[in-house]
Parts: sequence; structure tokens; C-alpha cells
Amino acid sequence: MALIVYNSLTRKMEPFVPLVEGQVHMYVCGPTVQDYAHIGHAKTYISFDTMVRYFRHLGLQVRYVQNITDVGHLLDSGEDRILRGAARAKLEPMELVERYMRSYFEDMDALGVGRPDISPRASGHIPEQIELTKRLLAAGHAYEVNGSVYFDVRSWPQYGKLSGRRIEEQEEGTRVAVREEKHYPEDFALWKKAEPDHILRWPSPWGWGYPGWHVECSAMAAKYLGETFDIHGGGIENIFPHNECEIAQAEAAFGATFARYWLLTGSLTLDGVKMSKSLGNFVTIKDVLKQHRPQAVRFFTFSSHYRSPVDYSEEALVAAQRGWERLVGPYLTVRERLIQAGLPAERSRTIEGFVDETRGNFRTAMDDDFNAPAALAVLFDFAKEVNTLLSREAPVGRPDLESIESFYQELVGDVLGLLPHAAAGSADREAGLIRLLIELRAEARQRKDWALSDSIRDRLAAQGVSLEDGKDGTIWKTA
RNA sequence: GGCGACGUCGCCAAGUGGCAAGGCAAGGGUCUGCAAAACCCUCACCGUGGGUUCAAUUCCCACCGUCGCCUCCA
Repeated sequence: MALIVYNSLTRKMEPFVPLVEGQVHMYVCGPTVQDYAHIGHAKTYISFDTMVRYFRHLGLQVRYVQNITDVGHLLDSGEDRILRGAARAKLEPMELVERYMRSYFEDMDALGVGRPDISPRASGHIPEQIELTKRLLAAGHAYEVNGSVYFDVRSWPQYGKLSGRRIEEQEEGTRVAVREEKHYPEDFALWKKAEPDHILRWPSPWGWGYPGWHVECSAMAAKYLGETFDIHGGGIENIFPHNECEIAQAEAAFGATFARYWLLTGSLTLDGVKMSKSLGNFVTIKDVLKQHRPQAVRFFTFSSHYRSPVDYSEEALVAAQRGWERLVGPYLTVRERLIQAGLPAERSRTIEGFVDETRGNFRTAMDDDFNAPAALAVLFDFAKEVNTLLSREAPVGRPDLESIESFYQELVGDVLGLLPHAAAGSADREAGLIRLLIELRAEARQRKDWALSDSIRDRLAAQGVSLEDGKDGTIWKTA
């Protein structure tokens, strides 16, 4: 395994060596399902999806767990985000959660983000969270006050090891509003007592209440991946306090290393400012997909490294769309060529060699902390070579076309998820009809009936199908 | 105020101690009935000032600027 990753825990590039050879256990912080997912979520989850795809490409077995936060996420006012949303929409809290969770999966499906192997919900793991809290109490790392339980940060000297913060430094901070019942400002809630109007509540050894936000990740990761597992992912903005608290809880409770590698993605900004709930400046995935194809969003994500901050703009997405078209162009052409009969049957040594070389370069790029932009550059070089090859006089043989096609399917398709979805069912019929029109147009062109041939092309264009005439016939593409 | 990241062509962006990938845009050309696509050519000395070195965009220091976190957020 030549894969190197940047581990935020050690702040170094490190060879990635799974705990169990051949297996990757990976946990990524999922969304709080209280609103529609935005383009920042898209960046994060496309990035991790691509890591999973790449691991599988390398032949590793992956268990990918991503939680759904549907309880416990409080506003600074002390209000529960889910409850507030539900009250506003006049819905049951779980009705609200269900709505946005479905919407989230819809969006991810549309973006070609593979479903996690397990999508545990916080509300479905209350006993596990209570159990973890009990352990921490027993170990002396937590205390109970008035039916709430807090983690005792001062009992855990390693608190701050991920984010590089020393708790003493925070004391000068202007804003930490000391909650009366906490022993220390940095202590955080493991379990909160439910006030009378708080209807999301469960019974516990400390009375009716609900779990704090951070516990769910520690409890669920441990349950499905073990007390020690390989990768913990998430957005960099959650490094403190969320990720820091996760580590503290889990390691204090289990006495074992929590995640071994921390891979955190850079934030996405909109016009230079981070998109966030509180600022209300967010663009939803659904809105973006009304204007752009999902592959353009993925391409946009890959155009910078996953750890870099990225600024989103309409122009950037248009550029991504163009780039994507260029990248995928040769594949579409090759696919059309393969339909034709009478292709030469010879195999060319040089093409085989070039395909293998490119695959190697692609892996070198991805092995370097999933350097997708560098991987794209490799693929662009390949695309250019293929284009040159296809525009030569001598027709390319079937075996060569097939190896180009499968190269694309393997890397551009399976790993990066950038190929158009395969035609199936009624799409086959549509393709047949378009080819029929192309044939009729070819006959018109033979007769130099430019009026008819241009009319066919224009009217297809109006339907979102563009035609490109080449040496060996006409290629069609959909918008 | 504290912690962290970053500043590379008009825009996006990779990268290395030894003369800087790729994409978008732009200009010129080839091909084409036209168009589109494709192909060829052109297009940067890497924020500023010091230092280390035979040699720095790449290492160190300072400064300027941008962004993230420290409060909910992927």
C-alpha cells in the first residue's frame, strides 16, 4: 500500500496502514437533518465518497459509517434545532427529521455519492449513548448536576490534542457564557435534562432527558467500527469542539485510541464567506442541480484538493461543466465508435502501454493524499491522446477502443463517478430514435440538402441533443 | 485576543531546493457545406522584505493580505 494521507491528529503525512489488513473502517460526521443539504455538504460528502471508491478500487474492503443527527443539536440559545424547526413547520419532530433525511439521501443519490454502509441515527442509539455516559461517570470523567451530565474536561489532560487548543487559552475568550451548573466553562454536556416543553426526551438513570450532540458519534462509531478504527472524517470546521469532544469521550470511556487517522475537508465558501446556517447564505444542492449536471458538481469538487478551502460561484461551476465535457468527450466518441461494424481487430501495443501508464500515473496522484486535481491532470493528458488518436486517418481497432472504454469506466466512472449514467430501458429507445434521425440527416447531407440537415440538427439541439460531425460519422451528446 | 490554514498566469488549480502540471477564458492556425468538437501554436518567474544555500516559488524570519475555528454548521 503506497497510499499516503495527511493525518490531522499528527499534522503529518503518513502512510495509510489499516488496523486490519485489507479492511478500512471509516466514520464520517453526517448532517443534522434540519434543513435542505447545501453545496458545502456536497463538497464534503463527494470527497469522502471518492475516498471510499478509491479504497475499493485498490481492492480494500470498506465499512463506511455516517451518522444522521436527528436529536440533541442545540442552538446557543439552548433551543434544540430539530424542535425549533418542527415547531415552525407545525410538524412532529420526527416528521421533520424524516423529511430532511429523505431529501439528503435524494441529493446524495443524485450526486452519485454512494450510500454509507450504515447510516445510524442518533435517536436510534439512545441506550448506547447512555451507556457511554455511565462509563464516563464511573471512570470519574463526568459529573451529574440536576439531571444533566457533563464531561469533566479538566479530568482529561489530552483534551485539545486534535485541535491544538489548550483549555487555559480559552479562558480569556470573551464569549464563553458560563452555564451555571457546569464546573468549568469548557465542560460539555453528555446528557441534558429535558425541560417540560422539550418533547424529544428519553428516560435515563438521571431522569428524562436527551443526549448531547457529541456523544452520538463516539457511541455509534464504537458500536459499528470498534473502539479503535481507521479513519474519522468530517469538515474542518467541526474540529473544535465537536471532534475534540468525540475523542475525549471515547478515549476516556474505552481507554483505547479512537480514530487512528483524522481526515478533514476544507470548508466551502460562497463569495468568500463560509456558507452556514447562522448566516443564512447557503445554496442548496437541489438549486444547483436545477442548473448543472451532477457530474459538474463532482468535477468542481475535484478541481481542488479536499483539504483546501474552496469558493463556490456560478462561474466556477460553468468552468467545471466545460472541463467535464472535455474530459468525457473521448469516452462518448469511443462508445459511439464501438457500435459501428467492421472495425479493425488488431490491437496496438502503444495504446495498451499508454493505458497502463496512465493508470499508474492516476494512482500515483490519488495515492498522494487523494490528490484529485493532479489525477484530473493525468486524465486530461490521456483524453488529449485519445482525441488525437481518434482524429487520425487510420481507424482505431476494436480491442483498443474497448480498452479505452474500460479505462474510462474504471477510473473516471468507478473511482471519480464522472461518467454519465448508463443508458437503460427507455433511454435505449431514445438513443435508437436519435440514431435514426442522424441517419436520415446523413442522407440529406449526401444530397447536399443543407436546409433539412441543419433543421434536424437545430431541432435536436432544441431538445438538448447536440450533434457533432466527424470523420467517421456523427456523435450525439445530451445537454 | 488565541489556535490553524493559505497567498502560484485574467479565473480555478497541482507542484518541486536546480530553469513552474492541468482546466476555464483569450488570441492565431488546421479541419468542416456551415456549425460544433478535435488538433497545432501563443499566454506566469510563484504576496512583500530579509536570511540560509553553489542554487529558493519550494527551507527560516518578519511584514502585508485572505480564510476557517474559538458559538450552531460538512
